[in-house]
Amino acid sequence: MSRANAISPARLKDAVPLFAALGDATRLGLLVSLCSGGPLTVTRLSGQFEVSRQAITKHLEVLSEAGLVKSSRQGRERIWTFEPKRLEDAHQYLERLSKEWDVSLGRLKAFVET
Amino acid sequence: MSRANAISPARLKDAVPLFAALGDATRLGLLVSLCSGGPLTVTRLSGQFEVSRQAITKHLEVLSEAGLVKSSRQGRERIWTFEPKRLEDAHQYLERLSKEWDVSLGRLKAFVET
DNA sequence: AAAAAAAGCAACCAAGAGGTTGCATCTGCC
DNA sequence: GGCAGATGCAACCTCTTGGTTGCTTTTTTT
Repeated sequence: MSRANAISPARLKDAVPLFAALGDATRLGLLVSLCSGGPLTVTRLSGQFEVSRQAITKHLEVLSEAGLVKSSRQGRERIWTFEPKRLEDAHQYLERLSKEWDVSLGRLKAFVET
Repeated sequence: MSRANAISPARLKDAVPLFAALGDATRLGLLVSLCSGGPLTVTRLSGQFEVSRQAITKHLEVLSEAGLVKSSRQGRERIWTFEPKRLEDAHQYLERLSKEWDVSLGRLKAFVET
């Protein structure tokens, strides 16, 4: 009954910064802004929150390293855009977990019925 | 074109601790253990990780407050079990975000084509 | 050319997170 | 009763995180 874990350590390692990036109120807010309000600059974004522009910059960097946003320079301003791909990744990790759980339930059921 | 945000602040507030709980390597590992290996005790779980039993206890408490696990006393030991419901919640938050993004893309497309 | 807008950089700070050790408490069993 | 296993509780420590302020650099605009 022992078998390889369906969720490899490598996958876990990739999932951690992704979920961690989502686990902050300001950053979630930023994501919502970017994905419903379209691409925006840092100064524009920081107008919507209670914290300083520099704080927002740091949050955007965290989101960026997690792959959830990307930025591009345009003249004197930097435009930040939402990156939907990584959201799909996060979704898959959750999917994998709940699938694992279902399998586990199935095993238990089979065991009980034997 | 302005309209109420599809992702309410209340929902965001609930999502934060959920994602934050998932954003740690040890906690993700615990979840994997619990959902593929079935209900386990703290001491049993801490055997699978490099950190102390107390550290694991703290992590389980975080997971518990996020609603991702629950525990019950059985004699002198406490059994921790995976709670799949909250995973579904997390899934829905992600879904909402990507839906919001799609809507936003739709608006942009409509605007360009006008 | 000078002023203003946008962003970048760096130092610093307080609070929280993750971890540890040590000891107390509860429960099952001989 | 008394021992051993499992957990609970509390103090403590260190590093990270989220935030700040102040100053510089780059690019527009007038």
